[in-house]
This record gives sequence, C-alpha cells and structure tokens, in this order.
Amino acid sequence: MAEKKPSPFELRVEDRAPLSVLVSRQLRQAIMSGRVSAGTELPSEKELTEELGVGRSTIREALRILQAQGLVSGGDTVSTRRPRVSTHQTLSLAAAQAMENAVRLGQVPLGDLVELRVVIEGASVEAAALVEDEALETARAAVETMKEVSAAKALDVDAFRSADLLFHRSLALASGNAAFPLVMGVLRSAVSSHLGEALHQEPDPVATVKRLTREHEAILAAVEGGRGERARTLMTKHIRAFYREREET
Amino acid sequence: MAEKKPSPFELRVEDRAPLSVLVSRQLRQAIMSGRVSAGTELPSEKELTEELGVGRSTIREALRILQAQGLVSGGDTVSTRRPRVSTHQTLSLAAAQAMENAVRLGQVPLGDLVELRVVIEGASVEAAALVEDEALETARAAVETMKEVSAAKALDVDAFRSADLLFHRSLALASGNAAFPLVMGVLRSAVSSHLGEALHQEPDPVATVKRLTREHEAILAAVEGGRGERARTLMTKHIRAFYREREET
DNA sequence: GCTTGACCGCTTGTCAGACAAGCTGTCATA
DNA sequence: TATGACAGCTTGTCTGACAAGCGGTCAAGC
Repeated sequence: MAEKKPSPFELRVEDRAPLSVLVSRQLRQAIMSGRVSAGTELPSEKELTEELGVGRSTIREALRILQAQGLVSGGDTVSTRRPRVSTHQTLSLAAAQAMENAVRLGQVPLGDLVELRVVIEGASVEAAALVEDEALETARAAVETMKEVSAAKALDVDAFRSADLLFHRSLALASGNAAFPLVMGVLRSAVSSHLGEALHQEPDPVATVKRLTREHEAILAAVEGGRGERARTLMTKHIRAFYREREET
Repeated sequence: MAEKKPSPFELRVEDRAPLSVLVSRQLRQAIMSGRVSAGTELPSEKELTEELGVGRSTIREALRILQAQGLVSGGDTVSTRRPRVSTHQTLSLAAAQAMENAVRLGQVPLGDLVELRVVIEGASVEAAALVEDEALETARAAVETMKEVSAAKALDVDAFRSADLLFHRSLALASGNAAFPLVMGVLRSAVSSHLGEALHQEPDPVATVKRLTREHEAILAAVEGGRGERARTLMTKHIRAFYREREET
C-alpha cells in the first residue's frame, strides 16, 4: 500500500540509530548474555565514557533507556549510588508497566482483561492441582491470614489485599510454570490500576471480605484434593464475580 | 530481616526521583490520559525546555525514557523528525521486549512460555468458534496463502512465516477479546527471539511447511464448524509439536 | 577507646553553550 | 516551471561547569 514501485534502491533506515541507543543496546546485550550478572554494580558514567569513547550525555541517555526497560535500577534514587544490574523483581515491574501502557492505550476493555485473567488463573490452578501438597503451604498460610483478618474487629483492608495477592500468586507459583506468576502479576497490576483500588470503596466491606475468604478456601480445598477442573470452575466464578460487581457500581 | 528496629523515623525515599524521571512521568500521564492523542507530534525539545523550565539534557533523558517505554516513537531515527506519540504497534513491541527481558533474566524456561501460549491460543480459538463466520475471513486468506507457498517450487520461508503469523493473529482477533492478540503477539515475539528464527534451519523445510499448512487448515475448519473444544485440542497439539521438535534439535 | 566534626574525593543530577548533520520551505534564476 | 542555493529549525553529541550527597580519613575532645 505504501510503496508503488519495488525500487531496487533500498535504504536501511533502521540501523541509523542514535549513538545513545546503540550504547544502550550494547549494554543490554552484555546484561542479557550474563556477562555482567544481576546485582552487580555498573561502572561509573565517567568510566563508561572512557571505555566506550562517547560523551557523558550519551552514556546517561543510554542508562536512562536501560532503566526504563528495568534492566538497571538504582539510578532512580539520589547521588553517588551507582546503578546496578537489576533483579528479577524490577524487571517484571517494568514489564508490567509496559503491558499496562499497551493495554490502556490499546483500548483493551476491562472485561477482556478479566477474561484473560480467568483463562490464566484457571490454567494455573488446574496445573497446581497435579502438584504435591507441600507446594501449597504458602497458599494455606494466606488463607489463614484472610480468616484472621475477616474475623478481626477492625477491618484491615490492606492486610486482606496483600493476603489475597499472596494467595493468587502462590497458586500460580505452585503451578510449576514460571511464566504464569509473571504474567499474572502483570495482569493484576494492569487491572487494578485500571479500576483503582476497588476494595476501598466497598459498600459492605466486611461481608465482601468474608465471602472472598470462603471462596478462597473452597478453591484451595479443590486444589489440595487434586480436583483441577473444579478448582478452575471456582476460580472462574471467583474472578468474574469480583469484577462484575465492580462494574455495576 | 533487613531491619532490626522498626524506627519511627521513616524517610520516604521513593519520591526523591531525579527531575528527568519526574518529567517523563508527567509526559506519560499526559499521554495516558489522552490529553495528547496517538500519532500527534510532540513539541520540540526547545519548546519543552521553555514550557517546563528545565534544561535540555533533562528533557532529552525524559524523552529517552518514554521512548524506551514505547510511549513515544520516532526519536529513533535521524534528525529534524520530531518524536510522535506512538501508536499501538510500537507499544506492544515495547511490551514484548520488556516481557522478553523479564522472561530471559527471570529464568523462565522455553517450555513454560510455550505452555502459556498453548493456554492462551487455546482459549482464543475456543472463543473464536462461537463467533460469526465473516470474522474468520482473514484467517481463511492466510491459509490460502500458506497453501500457495507450500505448493510453489521455490520455498519462500519468510512468506510462510508471515502468513503463519497472520493466521494465529487473526484467530486471536476473531476471539473478540482485545487482550488475546496483544498478549499473543508479545509471547510470540518473546518465544521466537528466544529460539531465533527456527524455521530457517529446518532439516526438511518443505515437508514441515506442508504439515503445518494441513494443521492450520484443520484448526480453521474446526473453528468454522463451531467445534471449539476440538479446535483447542488441535491448536494445543500444533503448538506443542512445533516446539517439541525444535527442542530436540 | 569512642564519638564528633571537619574535610576531601568521587559520583550523579542538572544546566548552558557549542557545533555537525539533516530536513523543509523559500526564493531567485535559468 | 524546474532547479539550485540558502536560511532556519531540530535533533545528536560533546564539553565544561556547578550543586548535592555519599563515603572514607583523620584529628580533636570527652
């Protein structure tokens, strides 16, 4: 559509990247290849300047790119603290944010995100049901915490929220598939930033918390009993109900 | 573990971000809120300098951050071309790259990625099977292209590859869930860069292409017939076989 | 012996100025 | 009308400069 004649004179334009981008690519490659391992401190900007033979602004731009990609961290704070090759957590946070950008500007409706979550968490518990019991220890602990919270006098919404997060996350971990918790985390943060801390403006938070706790218990029981199909069904209902009721408000 | 005493003097350190990061956040917010719409040109660096009252280096670093996040594009090329608020494509590309970073440094094995793809594409075709026929037009066209390619004398690997991509993508689109094609694209590119253009070093590319074409045909037929469960089964086998055979080489 | 304070060097954050290269529109000229 | 020269703007890059903060050293004082 864009080109009428397939002209024989093609000009590769994509390799005309600015120097800063090239530098960032090179550093990225050094990190990805494992030549510099996670947690290591990078050389100072001055050293990089001398080592690569480019100006400091260029180095700084390259570092900012890597930082935005989550590959290095620590430049985020104040002075004298060298940027470090970042850890897993920083990386998946960056991935989550990138995903969130794509999702929000890509006009993905909330309902579609929720369905995606249903699909992934469904597969997740189904896989977790096949696994030995002790991998579910964290999930059990999370449910215990939820019970305590829902039994307490003063409702601690944040405590429940973090227990809830732990529950879902630990199930994803128990699935044995390392990609599940990662994508789940991404999705979760995208969704929750999409509707902005829903639990806080609940009409009857105590009742909701109790219901959610019961649902979690049931899901966990199904997983423990090895009934993957049932766990999936329960999880599906659990997630859909949670968001449907929010959509109505 | 890190803190022995819960000191009452807490210092919020996360808001001590450098100016460039603050600027990038502000621009990001302007973009995300839709105040500047996609495809629009941003003001020049000089204008931003005057408008925000910060130095040009700061602006440039902020722009590099946004560029790395895929929110603006075009700074990637040469001079005089203003950065634009980026389109959907750039964004999901950035997301894919972030995902790839997380996956590779997070030690997610290839098999787990493939399983995730199975889950998502399975759900995708199952949903697509419920949809009216005309949404599958693109998928049909893609299969036609594949047939032509596999019937031709000289095998055009790239043509097949792009038809394959189109096929999977169009099915994801037909599912009606906007999140599916997005995540699928991310996954696909992460996986394929993970094992690096596998089709090119195939022992018997012609036979493989023919087999893949048949499988695609069967999947499409199942979707057209509204047999979602069967489509999912076929798709699962299709994907697993494709990668299992690569893993063995 | 231990704390306290001054001090110095290094590193990052930020700014300002300079120059090269490339794009775009204008305008005079053949 | 088409072409070439030219100015203006924008980005890419470098250099020099300064402030602020961190870490280590080292002497003074209890």
